[in-house]
Amino acid sequence: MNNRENDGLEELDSLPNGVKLSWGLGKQPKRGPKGELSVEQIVEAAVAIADREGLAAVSMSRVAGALGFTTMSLYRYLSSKEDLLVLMQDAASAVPIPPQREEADWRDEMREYVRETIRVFREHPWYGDLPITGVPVTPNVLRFVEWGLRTMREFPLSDYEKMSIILLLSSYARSCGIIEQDLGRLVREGGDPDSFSGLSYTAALRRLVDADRYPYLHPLVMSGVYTGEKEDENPVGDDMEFGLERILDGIQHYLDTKQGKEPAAEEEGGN
Amino acid sequence: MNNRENDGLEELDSLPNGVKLSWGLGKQPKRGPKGELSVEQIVEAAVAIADREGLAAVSMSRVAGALGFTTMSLYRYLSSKEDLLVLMQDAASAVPIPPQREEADWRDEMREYVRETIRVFREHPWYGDLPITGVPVTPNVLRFVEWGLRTMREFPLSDYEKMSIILLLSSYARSCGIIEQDLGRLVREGGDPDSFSGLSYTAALRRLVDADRYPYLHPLVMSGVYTGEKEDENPVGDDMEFGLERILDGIQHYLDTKQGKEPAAEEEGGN
DNA sequence: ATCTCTTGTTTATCCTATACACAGTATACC
DNA sequence: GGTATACTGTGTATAGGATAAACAAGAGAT
Repeated sequence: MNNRENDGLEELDSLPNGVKLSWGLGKQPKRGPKGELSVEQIVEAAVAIADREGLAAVSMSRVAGALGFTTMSLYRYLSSKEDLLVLMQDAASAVPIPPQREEADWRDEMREYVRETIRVFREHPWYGDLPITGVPVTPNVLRFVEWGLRTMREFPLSDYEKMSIILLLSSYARSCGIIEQDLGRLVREGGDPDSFSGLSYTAALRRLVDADRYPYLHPLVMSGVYTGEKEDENPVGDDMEFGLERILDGIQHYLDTKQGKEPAAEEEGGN
Repeated sequence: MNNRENDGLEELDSLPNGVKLSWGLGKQPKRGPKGELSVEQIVEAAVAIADREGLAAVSMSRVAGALGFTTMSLYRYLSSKEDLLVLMQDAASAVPIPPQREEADWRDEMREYVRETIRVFREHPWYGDLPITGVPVTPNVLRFVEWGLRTMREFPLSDYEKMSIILLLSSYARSCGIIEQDLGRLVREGGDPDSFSGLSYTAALRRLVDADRYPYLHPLVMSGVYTGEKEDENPVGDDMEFGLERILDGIQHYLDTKQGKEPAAEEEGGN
């Protein structure tokens, strides 16, 4: 399938169909009836369903039904469900990146970067259920990478180092997003506020986690810290913020090291 | 496996079936023919299939077939596929925790902790595909938490702070594991070493990531750093190690702060 | 010996994704 | 204009998934 419309960009054929679509590289047909549907509509409907009922509820027939069409009509726009998932991810990642402020502190920018990433998970709880397909290659996700690089524009680091830091930050954000959404689901699914799952686990764990085999964990289970029983007493506040500050400190320390003394034998994973 | 008839532990009923099974809390029947199968066998077979063909290949009929039984026979041992997944996770997490060495450096221990976690992902590439169900509650996964707490046994931190650090470390390990397994799959699926996906993406991205909309990303795509084209030139070495060292530095810094000056208003996320 | 519970199996129901052929429609070319 | 062509949405069909229900055989309990 060579796309003459694509200005002779044969390189693009190596991309999965969904990725091509995300860049708006569909071929627009000349003959035949105009499509009553559109990729955007389909993705929008799919996202709406996932937002409400989770990723598992997104089936081709469900999406088609929501739009008032038959299942197979979707395949005129997408070549597989995998395409749809790719497009859903990119759509969910379409958050406005704040404009560049020259005087901004990089720590502030990175905090916002992570927070914004986590917000995607909060608004689209299914986001973490998407299978990761590798390095980001769709436009909106790449805009996030772009943003991350921007926060480090003044860093005296190599591109490789910057990419590693982006990996670090987004990994952390992803995990936090998944866990937050997960705990939220636990609470929601509890149904009965009386004997809801999260806390009643505590009682069960107290029976199972014995002091012999779990000497260090045992006290935490007993005190209820492990299951977050008395979360309001938690002085750490938000777990996410805590870990993020540690990471930022680590980056800061790396910058200091790089600038002050030239790389001593301080690093062992390096090179 | 201590199987007393639920010594009046009604608390355990709040646990999902799979979790109960992971603690060896099945009830053993007296009447009827003795089972030719066992939960352990089933889980073992399922893990073997997932190791070879991925989590998607694990279907009840596939597992049953591998054991020479019919699909429905499994339901005499597990009440749902979800149970099977819980047990698979716990089985994959059954790695030997190194014995406690009193003189060990906590940084070394944490490095090993993360490395070992990532090793689980490497040996069981499907591990990251498992839906996270919340706070760990199965014995082998809890042993990991136990280990993490052990590495911090000398830390002058609260239990909450320690839990946050464990979250930080395992989040990071999880993300690295997922990404590593992901890139590996890309390479494997490439088939043709010539025009395999990872690198041919580069060509496509060079056309799509323009300098206007992606000013900071553009040079990385062009130089091939983004897609890891010349990975051997990467001075950072292993991305994983890099980020981990940053995190450890961050923890170190937190400890220093806590010990030197008493908690100033250094933390802003706190409650 | 019979009752009762447990086993593995058979059968059936209800979902998936998606391949394929069809009928209708709008444009390109003659 | 006509007509071929490419494109639309649809209906039908296949192959696979999880799991509920009914059932025959086996084995301890009475």
